[in-house]
Amino acid sequence: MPKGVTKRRPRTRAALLGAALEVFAEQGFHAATIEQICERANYSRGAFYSNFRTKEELFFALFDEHIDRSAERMAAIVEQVTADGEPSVDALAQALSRSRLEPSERAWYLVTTEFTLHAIRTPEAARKLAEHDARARTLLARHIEDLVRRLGRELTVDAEDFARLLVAIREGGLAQSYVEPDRLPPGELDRRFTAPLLAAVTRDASNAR
Amino acid sequence: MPKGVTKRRPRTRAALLGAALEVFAEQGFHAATIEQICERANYSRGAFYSNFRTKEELFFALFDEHIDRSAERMAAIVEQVTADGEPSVDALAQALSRSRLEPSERAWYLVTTEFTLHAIRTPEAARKLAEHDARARTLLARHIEDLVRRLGRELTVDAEDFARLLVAIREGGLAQSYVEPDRLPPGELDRRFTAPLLAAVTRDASNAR
DNA sequence: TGCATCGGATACATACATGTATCGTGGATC
DNA sequence: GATCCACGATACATGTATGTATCCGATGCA
Repeated sequence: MPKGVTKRRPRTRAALLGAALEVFAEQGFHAATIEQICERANYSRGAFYSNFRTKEELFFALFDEHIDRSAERMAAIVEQVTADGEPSVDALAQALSRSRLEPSERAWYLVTTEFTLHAIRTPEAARKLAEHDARARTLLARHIEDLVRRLGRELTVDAEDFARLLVAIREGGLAQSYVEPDRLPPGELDRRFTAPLLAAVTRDASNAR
Repeated sequence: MPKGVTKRRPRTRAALLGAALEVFAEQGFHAATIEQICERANYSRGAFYSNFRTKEELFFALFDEHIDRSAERMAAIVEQVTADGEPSVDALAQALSRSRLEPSERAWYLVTTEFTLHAIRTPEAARKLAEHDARARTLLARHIEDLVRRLGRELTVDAEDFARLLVAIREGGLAQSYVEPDRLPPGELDRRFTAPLLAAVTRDASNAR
């Protein structure tokens, strides 16, 4: 913490960020008003302007927090799956989809999707998002390669491309799930298709090409 | 056209809808202002309020237009592919991904994604969206079943579920493509993975279970 | 405990989008 | 070609979010 910064500052900052996540999830970024966020956090707009200069800045800060969170989570998943002795495709699929069941996950989905839309319209944001996505994807790709190797098989497609596919299924599947939660539980597509999919893009390692 | 309605009305209405698509794509729904839309269409706000009551109403009208468009397109794809004598998985994948290359496609993607976010937050909109998605999905599922049968194979998974997977890949893939267009051309994931995927979830029809 | 500074609250000025009410012009019907 | 009405333009009133300037209380340090 920088010099001359008291310890209540990080607390109110965190409160504002938490409130912002909820309000953005409920209303969307543009519809959400600074006052609503402050109200939810039990602070005045003075507190807001003392911590952030604009709503955008808050939005970016929120996304940064998500990046950290998501990196930690991905690492935890990888560690957990690799630690469980016997490597298995199902274990990966389970872990990936299970990580989507937390209550706040829906809120994060809404916020990050809105950030994605923002990024598509704004080159600068797109770079930032692409960079983050690339890191997460590479982590996933490495793990898949590792898993495949341990299963005595080998990929017939680029690992990064396959990771892109898994990410697409996850995001696209969540969209469908959240639109009709009782027809398609979150993570269902991943659970059902990851294994056959992986089987389809690998072959027995002993086979010659 | 209802009695007492002159013919310039549908023209200005269409102009407003077209302008709205562009402005919504550029700014997003909430950031877009009614005045910007009118400006783009070369009309005054008076024209707007004469045709629509709120920005939401315009938004819904735009989405309805998309529904029609998309139904026509899906029908055209199915017809085209089935007409081309030899049935093939690649032909389907090609047709599906090719349909994503029109210039206005990006704008529609942005608008419909925003509508999806709106639907996730609003039960009424969710019902409407779900109904539309279900129709499109069923159409796709029927065609897949037909294609699979013609190839002398049979599905090992529910056709609707598989259609859900394809839709997820398409939407999720487009998100990635529009964030980094030069790293992943729109439709690339579909093109690359539809065939192996279909192979993975079917088996030779002559095989006993 | 007293002092200096940080952090948050309050109040006000401003900008801006919205909606409505009214007016004028172009199109349809005779 | 004249009349009437639909349609769009213009002007104005209003609500509301934003940002800033100032004030007061809390926190940390000597």
